[in-house]
Amino acid sequence: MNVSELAQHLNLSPTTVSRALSGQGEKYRVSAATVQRVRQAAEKFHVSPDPLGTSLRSGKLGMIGLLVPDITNSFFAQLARCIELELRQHGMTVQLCDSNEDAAVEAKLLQQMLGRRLNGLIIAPVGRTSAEFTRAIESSPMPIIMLDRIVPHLNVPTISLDNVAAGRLAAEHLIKTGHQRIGCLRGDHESFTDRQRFRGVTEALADAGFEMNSDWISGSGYTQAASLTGAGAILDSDPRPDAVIALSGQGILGILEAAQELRVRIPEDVSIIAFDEQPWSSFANPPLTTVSQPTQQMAVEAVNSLVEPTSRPSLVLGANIIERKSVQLRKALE
Amino acid sequence: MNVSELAQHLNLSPTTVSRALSGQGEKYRVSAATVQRVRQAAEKFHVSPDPLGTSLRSGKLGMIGLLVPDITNSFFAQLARCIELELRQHGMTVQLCDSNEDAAVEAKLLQQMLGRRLNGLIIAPVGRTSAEFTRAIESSPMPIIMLDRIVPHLNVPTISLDNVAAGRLAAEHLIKTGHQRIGCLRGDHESFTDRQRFRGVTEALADAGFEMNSDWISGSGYTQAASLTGAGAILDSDPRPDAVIALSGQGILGILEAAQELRVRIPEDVSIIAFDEQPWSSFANPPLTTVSQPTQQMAVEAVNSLVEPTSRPSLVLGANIIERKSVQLRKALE
DNA sequence: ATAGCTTGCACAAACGTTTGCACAAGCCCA
DNA sequence: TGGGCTTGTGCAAACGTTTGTGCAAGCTAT
Repeated sequence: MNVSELAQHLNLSPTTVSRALSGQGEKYRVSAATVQRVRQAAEKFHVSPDPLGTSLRSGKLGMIGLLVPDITNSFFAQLARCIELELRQHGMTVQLCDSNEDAAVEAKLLQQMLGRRLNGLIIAPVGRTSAEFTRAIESSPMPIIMLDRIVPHLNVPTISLDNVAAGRLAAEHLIKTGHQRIGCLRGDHESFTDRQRFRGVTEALADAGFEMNSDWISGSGYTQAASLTGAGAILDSDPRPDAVIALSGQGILGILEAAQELRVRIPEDVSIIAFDEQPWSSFANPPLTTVSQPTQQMAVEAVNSLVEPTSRPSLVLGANIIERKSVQLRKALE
Repeated sequence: MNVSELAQHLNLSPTTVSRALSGQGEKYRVSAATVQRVRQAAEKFHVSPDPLGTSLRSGKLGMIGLLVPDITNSFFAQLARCIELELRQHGMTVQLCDSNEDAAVEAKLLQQMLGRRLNGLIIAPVGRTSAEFTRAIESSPMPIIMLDRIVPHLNVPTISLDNVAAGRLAAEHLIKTGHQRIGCLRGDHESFTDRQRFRGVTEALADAGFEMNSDWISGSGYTQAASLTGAGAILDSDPRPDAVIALSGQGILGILEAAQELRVRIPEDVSIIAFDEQPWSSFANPPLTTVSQPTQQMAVEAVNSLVEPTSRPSLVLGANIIERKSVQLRKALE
């Protein structure tokens, strides 16, 4: 039953019913008795305003779009869950889009979402920025916030790690534990996040007086295939690194698979430190020491920045190392 | 720019523009020249019909709702990705809801989604069926399809494993590999799926002449906490089972954690076979032999049954065992 | 030349809500 | 008794699209 139909049933106008239901009764001087009557009838017949009508009238869908590169990646799944939960508190719903780590698909999806009357957009981009993508984002009047693999210098608030610090953190942990030949499985080199993390690693290495061997640097994207071949190249190099940093959550799967194929032992042959904490990190073989991001905080901040009308500055967060068994002590600390 | 505004710009009526854009030009005898002109202008100004208007007019949102118990569970994440991709081919989008394995939340979310003008609903229920939930589902005119933890005897098409066969499959694999004391970490006992899988296990055990020790049966839900305490109870029992079947994808995490705490070795002390293949199954310690579901098939069938106007019968699919290292041979096969 | 047919397009209503404004009834006070 | 004020409600428009129907202009044929 409609608001209009309910109104008819009560011998009232849709106007009055709408006002009674929306709590605007006082403002428009609907009598308390009428409000009561409407509310009760609405309850009885399970009537509430049709969201479509409301949306059309208000021009907003009451929904925010969530665009992720891979919902199968546990990091984004956790993000998605937190975001959905948080938005629900604000009476909003979530449209999910998965670009499958494909920048072209991402651009197309973005266009589509911008065309719908969403209240806002939370984007965790694939990181590879096409002109089409940035233009679409910059020229859009829709509130947007970017997460994780942000693209910089865009006029859009962002929430991300201090990625160079996080890269440093990982590298310094390996240096402190006595590693000398430190490799790095990168994600997409065009991604700002990947570059920043990598920069953190190289800076830490330079500070320690290490040289980087380009054989130990590989990886050309966030897909499973790219991770596997990249990891294979690193682990098959000669000399082999004594430690590898996986700069992405996907990367660790590639390293583990390549290590299995090439029969290199972790951590005896090479230590591993992986970005992104996963539910199974402690049950991997060996349990993984990881660089963990404050997922939940990212989610609630993202939602708040879209929901609250206040100014929304960009946010930079810190990462933590969770130590487990995939890093072996190669010589005494200090 | 609107369809209406574009029409004004072209000195046409919104009617004609709409028909030209929607491809109904022939049917309504819009001249080919006009169609051309409209199409070009629409392209030029990036005009396409506002989905809100279309939705209001058609009464459909062009969107299907996806309700899962836990998007963080890799099984549901894979499902979600396939579903979203598949729906996109049909020009539809996805609203994501995560009930966090909470039946009450699920019922509330279901109500909300039924109130919106969605084109359909894909539900992977928590499995614990409240009267509220079933009533809402049965009385809804909205196309609905249920996946995975289906609730039976509901007038709704379902897609699921042949769960008793899958339970049998797991148990028989353990029996064949010489296990005698087979335990079972269950999910929610009220869930039909859990009961069916468990029935398959007990039947296989009975056929083999084994008795079930109730100390070896535990688990009271799909949450992380329930899995952990359930697994702890099983692994701490005396005598300890020589094999445990995890009836859910979440369960395996509980078993691995409990085994770690209690220092029971897998598979030397107890073999493990886990439902649901995960991206990391082969990298766990030890690599997990799993009962794998045809996720992608479930997704495309679900979408098809909502999109195609044909009759939508329920579907029962088969499971496979993927053998790895978490099951130890206790004596000769046969 | 007129009846009838085809062609090309526009009118208006409908989907369901919200909101500025106006209107009617009742009351108070002069 | 009538002017002003308060109180409670309804009117109509607007959001943007789609579609059945109607209408005018041009053409054909008798």
